[in-house]
Amino acid sequence: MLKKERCQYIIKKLAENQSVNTIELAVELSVSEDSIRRDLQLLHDQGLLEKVYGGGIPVSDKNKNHFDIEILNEKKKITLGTKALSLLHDGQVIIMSGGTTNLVFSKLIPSELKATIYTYSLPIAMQLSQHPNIDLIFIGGKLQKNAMVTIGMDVVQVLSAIKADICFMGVSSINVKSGLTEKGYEVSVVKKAMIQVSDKVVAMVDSGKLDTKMPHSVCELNQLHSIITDLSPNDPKLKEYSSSVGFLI
Amino acid sequence: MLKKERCQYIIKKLAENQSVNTIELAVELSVSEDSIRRDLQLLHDQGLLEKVYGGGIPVSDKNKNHFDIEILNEKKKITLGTKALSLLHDGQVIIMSGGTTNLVFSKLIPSELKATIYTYSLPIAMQLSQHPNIDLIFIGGKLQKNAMVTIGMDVVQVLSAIKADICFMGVSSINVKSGLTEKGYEVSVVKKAMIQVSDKVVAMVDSGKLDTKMPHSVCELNQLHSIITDLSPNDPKLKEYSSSVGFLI
DNA sequence: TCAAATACTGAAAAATAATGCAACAATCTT
DNA sequence: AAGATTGTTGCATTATTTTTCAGTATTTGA
Repeated sequence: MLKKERCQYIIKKLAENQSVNTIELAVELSVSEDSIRRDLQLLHDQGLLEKVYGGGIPVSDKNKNHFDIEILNEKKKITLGTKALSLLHDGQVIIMSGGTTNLVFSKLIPSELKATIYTYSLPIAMQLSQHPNIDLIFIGGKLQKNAMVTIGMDVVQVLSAIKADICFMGVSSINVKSGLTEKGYEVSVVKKAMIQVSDKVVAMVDSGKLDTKMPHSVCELNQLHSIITDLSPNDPKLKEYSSSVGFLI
Repeated sequence: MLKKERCQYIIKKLAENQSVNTIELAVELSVSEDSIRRDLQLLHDQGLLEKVYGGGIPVSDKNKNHFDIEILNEKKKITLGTKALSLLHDGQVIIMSGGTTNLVFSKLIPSELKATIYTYSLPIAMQLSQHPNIDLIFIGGKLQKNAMVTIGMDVVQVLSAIKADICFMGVSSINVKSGLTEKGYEVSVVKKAMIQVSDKVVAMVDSGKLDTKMPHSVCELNQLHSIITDLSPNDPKLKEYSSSVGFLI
C-alpha cells in the first residue's frame, strides 16, 4: 500500500472515530509503527490532525479567537494582587502599567468598584473591559508587540494631561541602590510620566524581581508610596527596602 | 484510550454535569485514579477546570486568562475577508474599524505583508499584535465595553491627523437610500472621521447587513470606493448597489 | 478527635516516540 | 541502460512520556 493511500485511510478513520491509535494502524495497514508515525507527522505538518502520545486526534478549531496570555508564578501574583486590593476605593482615578502582575491584579478587582482606569496595556484593557463599573480609558500609540503595550511620545503626551490618585506600577527590576529600572528605554520614559501625574505610586513587585537591575532608570525608591510583594512585609529580603519606602505591604 | 481523549472526555463531562469525580472517572475510563489525578492536574494548569478534593469543578470566570470573541457567520466572513486581501499592498497605511468582520479579516492578513495599520478595536489590535511585519498603532480613548472599541473626541482627533491609503470599514447597516448607518452616534462620528482621512474606503459587508438601517448616518454609498461582500458581485441582491459604488467585490 | 477517603510523592516499569542507519525501490539523468 | 538521486521502509538504539504501585501525607465528615 502506498504512503498516500495510508494517509487517506488515516484521515478517514480519524473522521469516523475521533481518534486513531498508532499501533492499531500499524496492524491494520501492516506496516511498522515507525511508518505510521512518519505518516502522522506528515499529516500533522499539513495541519490535518493533531499528533498526541499514542496516536492522533482531530485538529481543534484553530479558527477560534482566543487570546491567551501565559502568566508565570500566577499564585505569587494573586497573593500580591489581593494585597493591592486594599488600596482601591470608589471614585479613584487609577493608572495601571502593563505586565502580567497587573493583569492578574486587574482580574481581582471586585465588580462593585466604581473607578476610572487608564492603561496602555492591551491585555489589561481586554480584561477590564469586562468590568461593569470601571470607566476604562486606553492610552493609544504605537504598539510594542511582545509586551502588548503602547509606547512612545503619544503615550507620554496623553499621560501628562492626566491627574491620577494612584498608579499601580508593574516592576521589571528593583534594588535598593538603583530603585526601579527597565530593560527598554521607551518603557522607562512612559513610566516616568506615570509617576509625574500620580499622587501615589505603588510598586507591584513579584519577589523574583527583588535585587535585580536593568539599564534604564525609572525612579528612586523614595518616590514610591509603597511596595507590594508576595512576601510578608517583615521578610528579611525586604529589610533593606523598608527604610526608603513609605509602606511595605 | 489516548490521554488527550481522556482529557477531552473529562472536560465534556464537566460541562455537562458541573462536576467530575476522580474515582468515577477512573472506572469509566478504566485507568488508575492516579492517572485521572494527573489529568485533572494538567487541565487545572491549563486553566480548564478547578481541582477540588474528590474531583474537579468548572473554573470560575475570575480565573480565566483567555479572551474569547464569538464570531457569527464566520464562514461568510472568511469568504469576505479573503476577497479583501487583494486590496492589500506592502507599504500601505491602513485604517481598520472594529467589528468581527474586520477581526476575521485581520487574521487572514499574510505574515509577509509590511504595512502600517491604525485601529481602535481592542480585539483587532490583539490579533494584529501577533503579526511580525505590521506596524500597529492603537488609537486610544474611552472604551465602549460591549464592542471593545475606543470612542469619543480623542479618537476623532487622532484620526484627523492621519493620512491613510485605505480604510476597511466594518458595516453595521447598509442600504441604497441611506448608505451606511450606525446604531450608536459616537461610532458614527468616528467612522465619518475615518472616511475623511482615507484615500479609499472599503465597506466590508456581511450579506446579512444588506438593506438594513440604523439611526445614525455614516456616509452615502457614493463615498465608498468599493463594497466587499460574501456574495458573488453579480448576485441579484447587489444589483441596486452596483450603480452607486465604484467596485463591487 | 479519629477513621476513612482522597491526594501527593518518588521510583520503577511500561509504552510510545525520535533518531540515525542501511537496504531497497522508484525516479530522474545522461 | 547504467548511474545518480531521491524517497520510503524497517530495524536498533536511545530518549521521552505515561502509567502503576507503594508508601506517606492531607483532607473530610461524623
